[in-house]
Amino acid sequence: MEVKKRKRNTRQKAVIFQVVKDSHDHPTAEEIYERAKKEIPTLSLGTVYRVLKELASEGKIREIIVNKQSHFDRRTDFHHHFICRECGKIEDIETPLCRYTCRKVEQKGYIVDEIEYKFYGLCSKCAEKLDTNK
Amino acid sequence: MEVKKRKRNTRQKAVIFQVVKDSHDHPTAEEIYERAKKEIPTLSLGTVYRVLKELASEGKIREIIVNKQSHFDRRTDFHHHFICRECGKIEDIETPLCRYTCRKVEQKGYIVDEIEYKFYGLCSKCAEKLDTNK
DNA sequence: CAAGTTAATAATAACCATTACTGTTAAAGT
DNA sequence: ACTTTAACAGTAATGGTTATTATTAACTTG
Ligand SMILES: [Mn+2]
Ligand SMILES: [Mn+2]
Ligand SMILES: [Zn+2]
Ligand SMILES: [Zn+2]
Repeated sequence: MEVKKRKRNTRQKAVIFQVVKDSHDHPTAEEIYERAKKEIPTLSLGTVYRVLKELASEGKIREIIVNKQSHFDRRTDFHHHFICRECGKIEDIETPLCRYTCRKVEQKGYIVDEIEYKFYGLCSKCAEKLDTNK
Repeated sequence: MEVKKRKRNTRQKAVIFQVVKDSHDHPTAEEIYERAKKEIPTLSLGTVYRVLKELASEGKIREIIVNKQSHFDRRTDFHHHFICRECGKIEDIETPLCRYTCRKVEQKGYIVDEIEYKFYGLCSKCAEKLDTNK
């Protein structure tokens, strides 16, 4: 009863993937849409959402949610994020995995398949700006 | 020029606060609404949202966002969460603050005002269930 | 390579958690 | 009690995302 669907390689998917890979700023679907439209002016936002979800589930990119909005990350390796409350910038943070915590969770019989650390605050630029205005 | 607004103590706010304080399960606004309606049948969902936001900004409860949806936490002390992908349960995790990471961020001139760790996976119950079905 | 098949697309509507608006109610000060 | 106005109930609007559908184009087959 298994119907195998062969996947097609579309220009849309290739361009959207390339846009994310070329982005160093964790863009939203809308931002990716705007950038990809330069290449394919007829591109549809719905396609962008669908392809991004697909790429993420294939493990080729990562989805990161900030303030209830999806952003996309060209990096798929283990790292975390600092989010500036002032300018909204999302920056990568390299952090060693907290083995102590993982062991504790695993002792309860839980299976952890993803760990996410987020740090909120002010980036140096915004911290400085707010300091001088005071 | 300062116009001071005196706050009023309403039954709505008292009941909503009590519902959260009595909840051990990180309920959503909708769930809090359902529970509070037992006490105040005419309660409005909009009021629940507004009061929850107010209570959170007063530091009396905490908001925790999972899958782009707000949940509310009776606890306001430093702790983190495990989210089961199967049953959706949100469980508290006690974890020591990762000083190493914080120092690293602070060295960049950043100011961190909130740290959030989330662990996703399967709780023991769901892990067991999925194992026997296989 | 032309014709046929159907996965993926563009365009658009629907969804749903949350927020904004508006006329009414009631908490607190006098 | 009377007044003031913060907070309320009810409802409409918002916005990011997902679903639907007719059309297009990537791949298969002859
Ligand atoms: Mn990143
Ligand atoms: Mn908690
Ligand atoms: Zn900043
Ligand atoms: Zn579970």
